[in-house]
Amino acid sequence: MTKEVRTRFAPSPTGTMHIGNLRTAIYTYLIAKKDNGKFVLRIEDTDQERLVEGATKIIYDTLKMFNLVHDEGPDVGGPYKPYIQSERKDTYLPYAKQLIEEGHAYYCFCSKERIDNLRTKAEENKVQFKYDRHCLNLTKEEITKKIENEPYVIRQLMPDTGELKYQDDVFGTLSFDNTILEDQVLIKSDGFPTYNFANVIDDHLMDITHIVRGSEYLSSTPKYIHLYNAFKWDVPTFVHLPLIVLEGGKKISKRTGDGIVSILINNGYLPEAILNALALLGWSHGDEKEFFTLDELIKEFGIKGISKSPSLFDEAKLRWINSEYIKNMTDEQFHTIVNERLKNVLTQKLDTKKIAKILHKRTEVLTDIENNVDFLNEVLEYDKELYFHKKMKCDYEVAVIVLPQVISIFEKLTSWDHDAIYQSLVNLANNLEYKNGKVMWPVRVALTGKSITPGGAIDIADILGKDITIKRLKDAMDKLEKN
RNA sequence: GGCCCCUUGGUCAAGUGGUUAAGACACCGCCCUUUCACGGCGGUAACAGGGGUUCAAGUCCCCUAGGGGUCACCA
Repeated sequence: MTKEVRTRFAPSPTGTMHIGNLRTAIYTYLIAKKDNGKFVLRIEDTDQERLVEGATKIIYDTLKMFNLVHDEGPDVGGPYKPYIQSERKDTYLPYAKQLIEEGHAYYCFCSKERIDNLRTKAEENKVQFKYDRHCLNLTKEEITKKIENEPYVIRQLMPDTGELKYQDDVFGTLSFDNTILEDQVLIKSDGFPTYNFANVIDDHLMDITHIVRGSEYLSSTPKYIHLYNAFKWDVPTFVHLPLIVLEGGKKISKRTGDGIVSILINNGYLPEAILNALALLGWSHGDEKEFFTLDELIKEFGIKGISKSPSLFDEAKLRWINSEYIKNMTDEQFHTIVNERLKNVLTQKLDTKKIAKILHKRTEVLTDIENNVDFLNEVLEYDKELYFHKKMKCDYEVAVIVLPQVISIFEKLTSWDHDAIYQSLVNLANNLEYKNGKVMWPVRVALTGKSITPGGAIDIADILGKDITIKRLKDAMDKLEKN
């Protein structure tokens, strides 16, 4: 009987979720779910100075949006509650005291100033700073006395010889020299545990079996293992994830919005597409499949497919994945989205079904929808040079011939639908002995004032309706004649 | 700087001693076409460098270089 797999996503509520956090959440979720395990959300808010209002809500909302449903957490409860570290504040001190009694930790009364001084000196001498254990050999009496009226921290006593080897499921065997380890602080002077301490205690108390986190923790893991060993606790499985970096080695930035999940969403990316793209960033299925739903990922994901090298987040690839998801929507699904997005954009009542149809294959991100149909509301100022098109054999002169005839044909058209409009213009082209495009081009320019539009002349005339179409053609003629 | 990790095309990546070194995105070209897109077809482009081991090395070992991470009373 093997233990149930339990993983935890343990963000600190500092304000934003970026793709690195999200990807960690995804992999953490998958590792639990592929073995029918539990996925736990724990909020690591031991740094009271960095708390950000509303940050926890962002975490909940993001997980929900991506369907990463946690089995236990602050909002849903669970057998290991509470799941917010600040609410667990009292659980840590007894463990620290236990370590003190067993000789693995000690009180330290050194002031911040003294430590800073030592650090500065170490830097000047270009030597690695390590706390000098000034308080290690205080007598019991001294300690009892100081504790009454001086702030203190509790430090972990690190071994200073030997090396520590550990196994990581992604990176393999890692070994570190114990001499580099500092007597790290376990309990801060405000009474809160440090992350370094709380995470070990909580992971153990919550029976976490697989610790999934970014590779930035690779070199602090030895410290945690010494803690597990001091407590004689089982060491969990470590799964360190390669970092995600941005283009040009840029850091994920709140200011530019690069890599921030909510901004990606605002920019028109679908959660399913982001999830898919992130799943593929740092993990490979091994064959050529590249589209995965969450359920498929649960089945096919595996730690063995996680790569060790950092990967660069390429928005172009996300864009492509997003466009594939959009193309795979049914007409109804896509229309619903278009309808919703254009609701407050269109200034006149137009058939959004027809609009959705011309937009569907041309939409990579949702914001393309509103960005590509600005001409529906009105024709923006344009240059008459637009009528010139070499391949269509069209220019200003042609437009002057074509447009008046189109106007009179349209005015006589009794039925206004795609086929009727198309037929009438093709007939005109035939009569003039022009190629179709030579007629279509000036019509589209006149109707939209643009050289590039979703849909062609027919589609747009159809969508605009007879009255607007004829009005725009006349306006275009006025503009041409003013020359 | 010490320590740790990483290194296949511009990007994501297959690859576990014998391959013409996959595939995808991006890019370029052609076709389709009333613009653009979609779609179809094709193309450019990689094992960081140097030593070993081996009949044989992208694959194993060592060195160098480059990149990243980490060295807090942050997480």
